[in-house]
Amino acid sequence: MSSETKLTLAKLAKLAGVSTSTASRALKDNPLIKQETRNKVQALAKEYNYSVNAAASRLRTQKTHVIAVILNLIDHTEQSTTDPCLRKLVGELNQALNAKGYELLLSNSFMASDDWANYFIHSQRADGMIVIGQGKSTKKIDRAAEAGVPLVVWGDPKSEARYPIVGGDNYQGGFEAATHLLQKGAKRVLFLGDAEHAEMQERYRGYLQAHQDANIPVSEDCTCTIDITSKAAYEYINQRVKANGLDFDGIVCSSDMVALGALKALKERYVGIPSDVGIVGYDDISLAELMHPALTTVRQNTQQAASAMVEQLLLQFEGKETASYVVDTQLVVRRSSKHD
Amino acid sequence: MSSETKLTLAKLAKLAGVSTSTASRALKDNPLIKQETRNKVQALAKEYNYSVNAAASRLRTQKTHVIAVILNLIDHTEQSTTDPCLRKLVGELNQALNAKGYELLLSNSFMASDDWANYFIHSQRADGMIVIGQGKSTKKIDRAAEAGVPLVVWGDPKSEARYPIVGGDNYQGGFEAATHLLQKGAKRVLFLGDAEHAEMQERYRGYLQAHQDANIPVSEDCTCTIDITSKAAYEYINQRVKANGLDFDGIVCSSDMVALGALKALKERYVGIPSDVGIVGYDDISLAELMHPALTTVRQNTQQAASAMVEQLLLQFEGKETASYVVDTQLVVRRSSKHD
DNA sequence: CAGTAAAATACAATCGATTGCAAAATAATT
DNA sequence: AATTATTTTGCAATCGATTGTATTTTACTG
Repeated sequence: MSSETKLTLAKLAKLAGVSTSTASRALKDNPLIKQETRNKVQALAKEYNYSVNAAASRLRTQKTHVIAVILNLIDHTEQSTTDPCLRKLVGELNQALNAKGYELLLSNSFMASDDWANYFIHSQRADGMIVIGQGKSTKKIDRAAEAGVPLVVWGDPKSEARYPIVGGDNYQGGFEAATHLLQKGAKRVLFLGDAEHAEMQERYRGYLQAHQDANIPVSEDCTCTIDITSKAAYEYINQRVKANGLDFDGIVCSSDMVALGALKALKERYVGIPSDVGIVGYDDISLAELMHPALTTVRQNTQQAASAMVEQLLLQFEGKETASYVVDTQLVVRRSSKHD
Repeated sequence: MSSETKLTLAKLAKLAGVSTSTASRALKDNPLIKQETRNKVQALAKEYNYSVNAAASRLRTQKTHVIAVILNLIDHTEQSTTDPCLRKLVGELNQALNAKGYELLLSNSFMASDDWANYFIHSQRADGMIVIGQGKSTKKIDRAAEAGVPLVVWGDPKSEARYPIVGGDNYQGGFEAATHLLQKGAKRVLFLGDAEHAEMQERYRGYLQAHQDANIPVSEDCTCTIDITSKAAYEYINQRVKANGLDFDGIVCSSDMVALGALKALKERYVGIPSDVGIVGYDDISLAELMHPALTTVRQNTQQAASAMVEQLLLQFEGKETASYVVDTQLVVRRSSKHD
């Protein structure tokens, strides 16, 4: 399994009785090399367990075949450390990248310098970046893009930007969620989230539009700005019900985690769901359907999203045109919003 | 922000009026270099946004400062794609590694060749590996270890192996979980999981011991082998109750996800929890406390685990002795197991 | 069989940073 | 001022693979 020294291309070439250039080409099935020679070299490579030194190859070719995926965390709320939706996306990206022969370097916005172009690209650590989440500010992203970093963002695809953004139609999602509740007869539907995020803002706009279309006024106190965490949601709903009583009959949540927090608070106060309050979440995390009652939510096709993101990124490598991409979005109706 | 050509060490050196060797040393604060010179070079580096070419550096130093983290997925059950606990661990590892100046290359056991030593280490993609999960077989891990790969595994720390294993005391966890239910008066406690995994097997042993200590016999039909997914758990419990009626009054689950599936099945059949059946999960995922009733579970300190794993790995780099490490484990009692 | 076209292989430069050792510059000593 | 000791800096080889160009080998043609 091992000679004393590491097996390099040079040694492999010697074993095969050819030059390194021939060996190199043979390994990648370059038609310049006679088929017979190719076979011999490849067989030896397999036998001796040779594998190309990535560092050397990257240095020479100036390509790493690595993509940095960066979780654009929101400061000190623990949103993304926990958020199952984002983590799931990372998993899907891993698969999609691997399928295209790329590897995934995982980072979060806490580490790494603020200068992504420098840290990841100029340093030749990665060929491009996928940023998960627009965060409250796209400054860092914009800066990287300006510096010419090949870049794709998971966020609201309607946002104006010089880089492609992949995401669900948040406006539509928010619209459907709210419409659904209104159709079930809700009159005072809360929007629970943080409109500072581009994605959330779109959902909020959809929520407003739904009311307008249904000719139901939106009371100002129905817009509730909280951190995108279940804890914040729990506390908010808890406080609110304690203070005001049950002054609402529906909630559109900006994520399933938020919905779960709200749900818990309501259940503890023996509020009937969906009889007293209907709830709609966002993301369709795997736990949504395990809740009791199962959670109505807006599902985004994350697998499709991952492929799209990778595709848009590779297009940039080829210097081709790219475009933002809207992922399929679908309201999944479950018990939490559905009277019998 | 950019000159026409990429900034290399050579150019930076020229700017500073020194040789590349001096520049290189100056950048890393080598005391061989006069303080004044160091300052000058570093200032220029900052000004011109220089960053070391990782590929070149790795080639020369034979160190990548990258750790491959590999989710050792279980064939075609979707355990790990979804399992929030594993994903959380990845996040913690990311932080722990970054803190030590390492980066995280994410992989899953589907991709990459089966020859980890070759693919990750010999190819100089990473300096070492962290394997999350022992899976049903440790063959691949063992092979890599034999080939001399610096390696740490998340699994059952009691397992005998030539590499350090970090994990909770699964025996103890299973023991406490079962004991807790028995103390609450349960007589027929199911064990829901898959004893083929080393971790799970230990939990199962703890479960058995608890019964022995409590002098309560374990009926054979209380050992339920299922995939470690909420879906499998849901279906199993559903079937069982339909077929046999409620022939148990407690469940020790091998993960929270499993517990949630079971919980859902029971609630749908209007089984009172904890009054009719007490449930204990494992992992304390963030949703455990959001459930209704909140889920009693065994918490493992994943942050501590991540640090320990990184530490054990770095020890190997220094050629020092390593050892398996037992992470703090704690039974978190919530409503799902607690009568009033 | 000479001579040219085509196929196969080899040479050598290159990617950019690091580092042992030699050389130069400065300081210390008599 | 000459010589040695010390501090700074520079030279040049090296890590391992890739690739444009040159060279050799084989095949083909008249």
